Amino acid sequence: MTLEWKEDQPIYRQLRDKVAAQIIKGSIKEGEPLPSVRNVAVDLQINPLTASRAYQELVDEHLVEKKRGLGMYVLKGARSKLLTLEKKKFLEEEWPEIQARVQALGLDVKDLIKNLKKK
Amino acid sequence: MTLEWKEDQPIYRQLRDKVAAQIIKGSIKEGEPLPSVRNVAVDLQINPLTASRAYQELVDEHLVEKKRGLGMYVLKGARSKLLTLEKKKFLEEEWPEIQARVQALGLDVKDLIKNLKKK
Amino acid sequence: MTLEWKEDQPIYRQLRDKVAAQIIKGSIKEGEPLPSVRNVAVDLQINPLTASRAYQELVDEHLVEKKRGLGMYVLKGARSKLLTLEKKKFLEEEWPEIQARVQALGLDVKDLIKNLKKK
Amino acid sequence: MTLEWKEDQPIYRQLRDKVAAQIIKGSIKEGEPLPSVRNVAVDLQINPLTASRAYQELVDEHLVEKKRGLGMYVLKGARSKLLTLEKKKFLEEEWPEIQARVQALGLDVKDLIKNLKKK
DNA sequence: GTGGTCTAGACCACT
DNA sequence: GTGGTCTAGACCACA
Repeated sequence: MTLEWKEDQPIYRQLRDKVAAQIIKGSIKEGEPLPSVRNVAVDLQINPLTASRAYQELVDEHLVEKKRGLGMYVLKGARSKLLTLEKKKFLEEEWPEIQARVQALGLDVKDLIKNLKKK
Repeated sequence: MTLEWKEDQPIYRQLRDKVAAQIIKGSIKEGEPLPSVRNVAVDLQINPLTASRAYQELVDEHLVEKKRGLGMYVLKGARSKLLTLEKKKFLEEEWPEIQARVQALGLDVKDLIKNLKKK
Repeated sequence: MTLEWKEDQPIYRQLRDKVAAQIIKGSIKEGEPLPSVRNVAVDLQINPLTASRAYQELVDEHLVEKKRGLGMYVLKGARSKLLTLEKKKFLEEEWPEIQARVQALGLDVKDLIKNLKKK
Repeated sequence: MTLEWKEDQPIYRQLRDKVAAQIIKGSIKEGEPLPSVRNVAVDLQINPLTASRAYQELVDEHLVEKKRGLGMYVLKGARSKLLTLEKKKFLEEEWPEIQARVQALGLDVKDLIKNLKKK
């Protein structure tokens, strides 16, 4: 479905994030296999090597394991590990920048909340 | 002061953002000239061509005008134009993603905003 | 073939015009890739960066798209877009000036036509 | 009156062309002085050095002479010389390019010329 | 393989 | 003084 990728980030990273989000959300459960590199490449119209690189990232993060001849499987504990990791990253790295940006633009908390409700 | 650049973005874009921030903040006023390409290059320890690219971005965005043989000048209306532009970009593009991310991580948006307020 | 460049215009702009002319002429078709930056640089004896700037112009004009890691591709509709654009530019901007110039010089229509046939 | 200059040509050349056009048109007659560098610079909001350079071009073309302490005077024969020169330049250099451009765009040269006639 | 970025240094045109 | 252009060459990220 997702045929468009953002310009400002490599596709393999966006795919990694997408899979990570699915693990957090629970649509891919621990112990279950990821869709095969080949399938995902066809589905998303990307180069298999690109898909492979995205999966490799997850392996490097010890969230997923490669079973030779079988595919990639989500490791036990991957979900909570991911949650902790991403929360930390968000709060320590991203949120401070967002704060700075909001203030530089003179945005009001009310604006943000209003926008929040709209959605 | 700024001798360090982030890895995830080209220097010329970071410099563009820096100058834009100075215009918003008012430390460079409308009608005034930007520091010369050469000067900024020396100050920030970058190549003049890199600085030039940053400035060119601002020209392309109609925030700055080139006066031949004289230098680059901030256009009238640049500040409000920038503010509007960046606010819109933030609220329409970035904020929704932040919200989604916060929710996916199970964080409470309102707590974050309150946190923002205090600061 | 083209090893010479005019003095009064930057090479990257002349190359942009050359590629645009090829798109109009149809020798590069929509959906097809442009010759790679490196190849064109070698062929035309110019620096890759110069070639790259020419291509970037076409991207900025939404005539060509970048496929990451693959190359630059002519967009659908680029040809007609170019034709419309250039025709308009010629008729609205260039032709009136030519007319004014012809009249100021007291040139006769016959002269122009004669010159036309010669060619 | 003319406060705007084209981007694609140096101001001094545009001014030279403007004065040349006035000589052809007869609004500055042979034997008469050009407006002083200082005046023209103030009128047109340009740097006196730029105006001076434009005038120097005319001197170099032997169309104008510098009378020390008095100013610049249009030489006898300047008008016809200019006319010949510019006609030649137009027919030999500019017109062929215009033709090529018109054909590349699929426009009909004769229609344009007819159009020219009427006007 | 593709393009992107950056550097160092040269030369030029304009004001 | 200003910015613009070009080169040669390096290194990187992406597919």
